[in-house]
Amino acid sequence: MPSTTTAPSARLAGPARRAAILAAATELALSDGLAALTLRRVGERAGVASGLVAHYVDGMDALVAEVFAGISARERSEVAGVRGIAPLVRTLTDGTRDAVTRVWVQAWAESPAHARLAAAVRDEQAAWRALLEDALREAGAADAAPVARALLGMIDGVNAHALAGGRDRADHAPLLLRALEAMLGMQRGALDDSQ
Amino acid sequence: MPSTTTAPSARLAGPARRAAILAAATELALSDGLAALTLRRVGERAGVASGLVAHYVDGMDALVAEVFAGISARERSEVAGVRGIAPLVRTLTDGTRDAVTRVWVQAWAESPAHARLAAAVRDEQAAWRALLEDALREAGAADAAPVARALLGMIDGVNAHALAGGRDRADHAPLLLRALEAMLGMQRGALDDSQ
DNA sequence: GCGGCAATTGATCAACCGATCAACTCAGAG
DNA sequence: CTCTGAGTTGATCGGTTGATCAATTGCCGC
Repeated sequence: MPSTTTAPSARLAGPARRAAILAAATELALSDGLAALTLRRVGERAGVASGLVAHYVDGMDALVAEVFAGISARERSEVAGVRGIAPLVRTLTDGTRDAVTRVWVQAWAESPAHARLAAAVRDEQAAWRALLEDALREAGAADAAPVARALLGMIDGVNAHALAGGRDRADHAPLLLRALEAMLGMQRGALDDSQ
Repeated sequence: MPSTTTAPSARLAGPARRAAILAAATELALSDGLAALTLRRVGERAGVASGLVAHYVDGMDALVAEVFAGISARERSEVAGVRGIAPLVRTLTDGTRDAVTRVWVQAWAESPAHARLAAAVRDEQAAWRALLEDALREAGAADAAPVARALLGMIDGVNAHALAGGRDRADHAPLLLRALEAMLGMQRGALDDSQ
């Protein structure tokens, strides 16, 4: 079996190789962080010379932005099947997506220095806000836009804190749902579908 | 007048020089980010050779952790004078502390790779949680601990999103206060002291 | 005034970074 | 079967980083 590096891959057609490199970079970002995306380490992970990575990418900044956007978009599509705002909040705070949260936090941190990454962050943030906004409207919320914005920040913040907090990962979903009811002007328990 | 670098400082006693270097590093972190803390750039800012910075510090990781802890502790003491949970929430989300938020986000991002920084982040998070917990208890909240934890995450998350969002910085304080009332089981408007 | 010692310098090292490019290799068209 | 062009390599360059340390400087006690 190969170690961490993929088996010495055969020659691939251009687009296929590019896809393989992107996949390797995505794995690497999820396991070792966005900062681990260097020409040499991505090449090693993909079983390819560093020069080939550079050949298929318009600079490392562009690769980082593309990898981030891909990770966020994939998570968005994974979550698109969840019906109802309450299950959505529960899913997004159940602690099974720490690797993705880490990537988000690193993207925020590097945004001031990397314009392309910053643009990708803005786009993905807007897409997530739209996703939450739709779910809120379906739940009968008026004026869903500002609440969606606040809710998204809350979810990400609570996840980021849990990431750094270590052992004591608390279950924030019930508190978040009560908070959400209040922000929407709903009765307490209106979003509680747990029983 | 000196440019960005401090005037060619005279010879200082050990502890004084160390303090000066720490101050320069703190300025640098707030203006250019934690990642800007290199031996050479800190030295330049302090008007001192890079070797001297290394001489007064137990490795750059330790300096980064110390600078972060200092920035967070200073902000905590600045805010300690604010009485009441509602003014506290408003103060922490008024957008005047973006530089500090940036440092927090960068600390989260680098924590997985830097043990000392990670420990400092945990400590500061605990201190902030305790601060909020006290304020909540004063406002008559029972079971303040989990709510303090969630509220802290919400504040940081909302601030981080505002940081990345660019132009459209929203005023989240009213929504946060309504959410907080609900999490505490209080009546709507119970925390509204705006008039 | 003068020695001694702490403060300070800045060159140096190895490691890593992104980017470049001449040279090599192989699959598939003719 | 050959030959062309796309895929691929890996050495190389200039730059930045943290760390080290011999050499220098200047203050302070005597």
